[in-house]
Amino acid sequence: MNNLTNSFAALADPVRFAIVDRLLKEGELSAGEIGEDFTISKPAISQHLNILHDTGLIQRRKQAQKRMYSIHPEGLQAITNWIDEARKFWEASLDRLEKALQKEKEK
Amino acid sequence: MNNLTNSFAALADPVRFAIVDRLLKEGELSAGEIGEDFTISKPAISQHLNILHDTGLIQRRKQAQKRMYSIHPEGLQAITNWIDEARKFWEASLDRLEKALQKEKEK
DNA sequence: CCTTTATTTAAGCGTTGACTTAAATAAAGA
DNA sequence: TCTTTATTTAAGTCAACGCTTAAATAAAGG
Repeated sequence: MNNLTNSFAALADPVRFAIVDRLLKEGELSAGEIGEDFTISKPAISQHLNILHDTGLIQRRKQAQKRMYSIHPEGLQAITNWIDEARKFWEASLDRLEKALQKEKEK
Repeated sequence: MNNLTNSFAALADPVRFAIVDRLLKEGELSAGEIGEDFTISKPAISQHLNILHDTGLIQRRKQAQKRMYSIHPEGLQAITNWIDEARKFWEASLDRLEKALQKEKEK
């Protein structure tokens, strides 16, 4: 599995996606604050945070007893890069299709 | 699970990711041609193609006995939109960080 | 220090997911 | 229509995943 499919796998779980999405909007949050959004147990949240951290999508630091989590921008970069590449290809395809239809019209 | 996590789940498998990536670059291909890239069985490929189709990432049409597959651009749009949103947020965060560092320097 | 607060690690369980082989479907061609 | 070509559906297996509860770790506060 390459980095990219790892990132996709990390974001494929609705809990993990929601965590990333919230960190993106609210910045740094503690594990406890993150857990408040969900009905699942704290260990479950902790496991999800570990997966996101291992994948490189989030970073963490200690603050007293708390663990503060935030987005690790470089981790999202891989996805962004692929999406940008993908967009180029399909926009080019759509252009080709459009031109083909235009030629058809002109006949 | 929302559409987005579904799309991520579809791309979380290395075989499926490779299929999408190749269709993006080469356009329309038959199930047989797609299968040539992998050592797994044809039914396995067929199952992956079904998942990608159900998720809306690829489209298919019949041509004689063959099934031709290609990218379904709208399916990738959901991911693109989220990434664009994400990018806004973290670029804003990076800007804030940069300005904070700048202020520190000025002291 | 003993307790509280915050979070993680460990162990175990049920479900889902990717794969296989065998059989089925469908269109084309001799 | 019988055979070949292309692909899918069905059924079953095994590993990985997400969850739980119980126990462990770690820092702060009385």
